[in-house]
Amino acid sequence: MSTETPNYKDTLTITRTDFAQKAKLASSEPERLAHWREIGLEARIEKKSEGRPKYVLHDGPPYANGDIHLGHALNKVLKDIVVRYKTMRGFATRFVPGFDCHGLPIEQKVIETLGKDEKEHSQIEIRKLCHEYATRYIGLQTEQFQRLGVGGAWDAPYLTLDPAYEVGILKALRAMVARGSVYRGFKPVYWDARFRTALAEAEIEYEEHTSPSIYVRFPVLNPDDCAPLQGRGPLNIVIWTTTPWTLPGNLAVTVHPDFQYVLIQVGDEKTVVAEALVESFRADAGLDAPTVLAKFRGTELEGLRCSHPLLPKESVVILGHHVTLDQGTGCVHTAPGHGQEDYEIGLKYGLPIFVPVDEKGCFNELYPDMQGEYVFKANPKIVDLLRDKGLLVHVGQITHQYPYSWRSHQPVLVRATDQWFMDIDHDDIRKKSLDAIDGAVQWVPSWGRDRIYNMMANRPHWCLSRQRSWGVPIPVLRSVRANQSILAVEVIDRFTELVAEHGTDCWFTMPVEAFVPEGFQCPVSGGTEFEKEYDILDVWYDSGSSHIAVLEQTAGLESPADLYLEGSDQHRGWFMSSLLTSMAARDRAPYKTVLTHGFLLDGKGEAMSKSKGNTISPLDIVNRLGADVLRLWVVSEDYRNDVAASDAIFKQIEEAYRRIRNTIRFALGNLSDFDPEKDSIPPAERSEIDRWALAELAELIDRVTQAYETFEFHRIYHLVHQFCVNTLSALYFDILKDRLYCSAPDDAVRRASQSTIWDIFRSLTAMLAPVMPFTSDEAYMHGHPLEASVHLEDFPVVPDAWRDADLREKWRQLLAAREVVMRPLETARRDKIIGKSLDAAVVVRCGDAKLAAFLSENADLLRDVLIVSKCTVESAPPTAGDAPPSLEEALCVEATKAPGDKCIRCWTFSEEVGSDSEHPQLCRRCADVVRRLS
RNA sequence: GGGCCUAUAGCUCAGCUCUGGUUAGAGCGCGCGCCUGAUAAGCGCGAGGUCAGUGGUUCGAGUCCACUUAGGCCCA
Repeated sequence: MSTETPNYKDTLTITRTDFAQKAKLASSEPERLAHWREIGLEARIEKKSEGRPKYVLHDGPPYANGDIHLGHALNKVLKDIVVRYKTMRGFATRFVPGFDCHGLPIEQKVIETLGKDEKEHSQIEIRKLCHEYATRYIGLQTEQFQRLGVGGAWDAPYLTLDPAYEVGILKALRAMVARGSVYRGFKPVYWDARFRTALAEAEIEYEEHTSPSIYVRFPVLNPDDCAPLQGRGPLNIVIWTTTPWTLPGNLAVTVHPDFQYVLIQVGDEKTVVAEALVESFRADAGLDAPTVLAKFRGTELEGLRCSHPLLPKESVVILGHHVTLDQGTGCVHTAPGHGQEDYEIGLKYGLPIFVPVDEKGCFNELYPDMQGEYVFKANPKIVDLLRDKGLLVHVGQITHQYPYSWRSHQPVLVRATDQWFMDIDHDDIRKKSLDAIDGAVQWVPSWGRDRIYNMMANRPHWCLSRQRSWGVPIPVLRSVRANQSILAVEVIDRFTELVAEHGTDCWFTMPVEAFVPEGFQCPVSGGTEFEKEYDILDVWYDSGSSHIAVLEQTAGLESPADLYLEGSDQHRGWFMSSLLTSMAARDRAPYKTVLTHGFLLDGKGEAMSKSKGNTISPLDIVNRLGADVLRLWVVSEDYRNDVAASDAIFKQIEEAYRRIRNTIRFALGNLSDFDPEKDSIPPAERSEIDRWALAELAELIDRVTQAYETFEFHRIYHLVHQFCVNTLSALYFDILKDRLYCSAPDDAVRRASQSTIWDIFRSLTAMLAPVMPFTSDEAYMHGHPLEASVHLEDFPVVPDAWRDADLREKWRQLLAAREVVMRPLETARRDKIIGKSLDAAVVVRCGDAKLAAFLSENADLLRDVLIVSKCTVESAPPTAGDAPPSLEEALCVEATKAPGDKCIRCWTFSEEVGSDSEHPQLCRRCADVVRRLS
C-alpha cells in the first residue's frame, strides 16, 4: 500500500518448516519403509537392545491363505505398538512373526484346483502344491503387514511348514507320548463325509438345518420284569429323534433315574413316556387325550428290553443323568457309535460301539438293508420302513441349528472311528492347566480367566489325528502280525532326525524301514514287520507347539513368553492348544500374560463378514489414507471390546490425524531457528506459562505411560488428541504467538518458549512413535534428530523439574476465569465491537474478595491468556445470597474496544503507539525489537 | 440351549469396581461467528443425552441387584 511504511512483517519470525501440511501418506510411507531398510533400522534397534532384559511378545501365526483383513491388521498393529513401546522402554523385544501353513483350508483349495484329477495325484504331489500355495500367501501377507508399519524379523519368520518348526512339533508330540498322554481311541468324532476326515470342534459351524422329527415305538419285550408294568403288556417305550439314520446304530434307550414316568393309554396303545412331557408329546404327535395307567420312577425301568426297530436284536433300557425334559419323551434313543454322551453311557453299561456307517457316510455291511446308502438320503427311507413296521408314531419336521463342516459345508456325521487322542486328564494335566490359568497367568481383560477356565474344565479329550495329507504325519507304525497301531517314542525320535534333514515329506517318500529303529519290535506280538499309517496332526497342534518350535529354538526369544496377544476366539484355539502342549511337555504355561482383543463390527454394530459384504480392506485404507491413519484408528477404539469400522469412523480419524499432524507442524515451524544445544533455557528460568505447559506435558507423559503399561491404548489417543487441541492449539500455542513472532529471535523469553516447544515436540514424537511410526519419524527427522530414527529413541521420562502441581491448580482457576470472560467477548464480537480478541479490552469486576485478589495479582497473565490488548480487574460489592457464588455469578465482565492504536507489527492496541518518532506505527516493544534487528 | 462379554450425545471415548450423592463430561462431526502471521490451517460460542428397556434395593441409581431386548466371541 504505502511505500513509506516499512515492511515490518519481514521483521517477524513467523513459522517456517519443510514438514508438509499434507501428509500424502500413501506415497510417503513406502518411501520411509525403503529408507528404514536402507539404513538397516531393524538391525540398529537390535544392536541397541543387546544385553537388555528381554520382553517376548510371541506372535500367533495367521493362516496363510489369503490377503490380510482388518482383523489381522488390528491384531498385528496392536502387537507392533506393544513391541515398539517396550523397545523404547529399554527391553530387547525381538518380534518374530509367524505363519500357520498346514491344514484343511489350503488342502481343500488345492484339491479344488485339481478338480476331478484329485485321485490321480499322490499325497506327496498334493503336499507339494499346498506348500507352494502357502508360500505364495506368506509372501503376500509379509508385504502387507510390513506396509502397515509392523516391524520385526520379516526376513526370518517362523513357518509351521519349515522342517525346523516341524521338529519342534514332534518334540511336543514326543513329550506328550512319553508322558503317556496319547492314546488310541475308538470314539465318536465329528466326521466330514465328503473329505472323509475327522473334524476338530474348531472346524465345525452351525447352520439352519431341516431334519425329520420322529417318534418311534420300541416294543417292550419283558414288561413283567418291571413291577409297575406287570400284566399291562403289550406296551411300548416311545423315543424321539431328529436323526433317523442313527437308528440302525441303536443299542439302548436311556431314561433319567429320577424323573417321573407314566404308562399312558391312547386308544388301544399303551406307551411309557416322562410325565412332564405327556402333554407336549400328545400335542406334537397329534394324539387323543391319554389315560394315565401307572406312574413310576425312571430307575424302575432299568433292565427292560425292547426289540430293535430295524435290526433283529434287542435294545436295553438304561439310566443316564444327561436325559432332559426339554423336548421329546424323556426316553432317549442311544447309539454309542453316533454320539458323545451315548458313547459315555454305553461305556458304563458295557455296550459295544456299533457303527453301521462307513467313512463315506454310507451304511455298511452292519446294516445290510441299506448298505451303500448315504445316510442323509436314507432318512426318508428309514421313516417309511418304520411306518411299514408299525413303529412310527408320528413324523414331522424341525428346523434347528445343526453342525456343518467348516469347509465342505455339508452336514456333519457323528461316527466312532479310530483316532489318536490326548487324554487331558492323564497325569492331572487338566487340573494343572486350571491351576496355571488361575495362578501363573495374567488375563487381560480379567474375564479371560473365566472364559478359558470354564472351557478347560469342560473340554473333552483332544482328538489329535486327521485323515488328510497337508500336515505333520503322526509317525505311527502298524504291526502287521498284531494288526496294531503303534505310536512309539523311539519311532518319533527316528522320524524327527529325518525330518530335520528332509522335512516331513520323508514320511511319504521313504520306505518304512527308514523309520524303524534298530531292534524295534511290536510290543504286542514281537513282530518286526511294519507298515506306515498316514494320519496327520490336527493343525492346532502345529501352532500349539510354537512355544517349543519357536520360543525355545530361536535366539532372542524364550519360553514362557511375556505376552500372547490375539482375538478372544483364541481362548478356545491357540491359547488352549498352547497351554495343553506346554503343560504336557514342560509342566508350565507358555505365557505370563494373555491379552485379547474383540472382533470387527461395521458402522451398525454388526459383525463384519465376507458373506454380509460389509468388510473394509486394510489395504484399501492404507492406500487411500495411510497406515498411520489405520493405526490411529486401532488406537482410538477400546479394543478389549469389539471394534467398529466404517467410512464415517475413518473420516473422523483422518481429521484427528490432521489435527495432531498440524500441531506438530506448528511446533516445528517455531523451532526452525532454535538449536536445542545452544539455545535451551532451563525450566526454572522460563516464563510461568512455559512452566505450566511443561507441567501439563509431564501429566500427559505420566498418563500416556500408564496407558501403555496397562494396554489401554485408546486412552493414549484421547489424551494426545485432547492435549493437542486444548492445551496446545487453543491455549499454549495461541498465547505464545505474540512472543514467538514479535520478540527478537534471541530474546530470552522467546527462547524459553522455544525450549518448551522443543520439549513438547520431542516428547510427542517419541510417545507417538509406537502408534504412528511413519509420521513420528517424519516429524522427528525435521527437528534436530539425535538418532537416525525416532525408533532408536527412548520413551520420554518426566524430569522432576517439569512437575508442578501447584501451578497446574493455579492455572486451572485462571483458565476457568478465562472461560467465563470468553462469553461476553463473543457478544462484543457479535455486536461488531471487536473482531479478533486483540481488538478488545476487558474489565473484570469480581464480587468475591479472594477471587478478586487472585485475579488482580494475575491480571497481566489473564490478559495474555485471553489474548486481549488490555485487562483490568476491579473489586465489586459482594454478590447477594448465602451460598458461595459460582464463578459465573462472581464475575461481571465488560468487553470494549481496546483504547489506543493498533501496532501494525504485533496487532496489539496500546496508547504507546505513536510515541516512538522513528516508528510511529509501532508499540514500544516492537519499536525496540525493530531497532535491534536493523 | 450353555459359557464369557458389550450397551453413556450422530461418532470415538471419560465417568461405572474399590468409594451410589448437587444441573452426566471431552474431542470429533453439526450450526453460528471471528481471524487471515499454523491458511485445503487456527480461535470462539452454541445446539445435541429418558446413561438400551423394565422391575427392584436405597432418603437417593448412569453407578448396586434381577429380568428383558439388541449385538459380539466361543460352544452345544
